[in-house]
Amino acid sequence: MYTIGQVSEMFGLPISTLRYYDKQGLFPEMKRVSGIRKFSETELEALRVIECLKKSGLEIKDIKQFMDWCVEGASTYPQRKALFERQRETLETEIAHMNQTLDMLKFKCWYYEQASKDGHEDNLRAMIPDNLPENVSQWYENAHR
Amino acid sequence: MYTIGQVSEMFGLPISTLRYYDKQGLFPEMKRVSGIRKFSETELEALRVIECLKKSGLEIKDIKQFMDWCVEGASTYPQRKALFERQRETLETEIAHMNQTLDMLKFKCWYYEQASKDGHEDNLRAMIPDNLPENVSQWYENAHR
DNA sequence: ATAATAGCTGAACCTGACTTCAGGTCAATA
DNA sequence: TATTGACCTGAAGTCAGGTTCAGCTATTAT
Repeated sequence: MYTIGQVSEMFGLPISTLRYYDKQGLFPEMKRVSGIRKFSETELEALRVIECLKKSGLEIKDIKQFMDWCVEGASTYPQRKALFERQRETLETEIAHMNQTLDMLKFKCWYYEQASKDGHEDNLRAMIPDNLPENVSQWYENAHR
Repeated sequence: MYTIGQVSEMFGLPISTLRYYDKQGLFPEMKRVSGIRKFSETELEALRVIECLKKSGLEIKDIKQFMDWCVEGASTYPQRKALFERQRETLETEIAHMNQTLDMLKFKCWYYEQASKDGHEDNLRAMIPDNLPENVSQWYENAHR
């Protein structure tokens, strides 16, 4: 059993955020001792799931829905499974976009490295889009796909 | 040369968003004909960069800074290069976190698949964390690292 | 006994990124 | 000529996800 301060330390989250999550109903099972929140392993795992679902793009109110399903019991396994499968797809798509974005950043790093060396962008403008070096061309095309 | 409506179509962005970006100074070179915005290739490339920098976690005001550097000319190549290198690192870290999150989602998909089959979580609770199947164990450990 | 420390509350406030609104311009078609 | 459609403006509104505030309580240290 942990206090809110300990959990704040463990997860690197402000205490105010933990209280906010609680108020939004993300810890439906949490116990209190004379008014003071007691975080158990259940709540720590909830927090891990919260961070995971948040990163996959879910809003707080939908995370609350998930927590409510957990309380409701075995009858909601299908919904919970479907949720994670949706979020898995979402995140896979998101990661693909991120990698495309990363290629754009790599291209721009190369671009400004050249520009810095040359002191101008004239050579570069002549190379785009058909006379770029092999790897750079890959980044460029992927980013502009 | 494109109108705001055409650009909105091309990029799938609301017109209001394009006007907002303009007001924030993200198209410092944009021309107008009797008050009406004319988007040229410069602005289209600016938009690509905006989407890219936004995805890498930059705020609008920092993107404006970059656009201002572009107007300032060759003397700001080093700043621009440094910016893209920072954002590249940021995004690489971000993608690594995303992949960890993805492993958590994969684990949860497996978990609720089992739970659905079994009708309860008793078996699962007995398996965690040391008696999980090989691949599942990888997801679990990576997610809880 | 008292004071510092960590916890509690509801309500108000904040921030970034848009979006909506009310009212106006302008060019082309009916 | 009048109406339609696409553009324009500044100002106000919205929304999610917190954060801050003022005032209160409970436990531990001196």
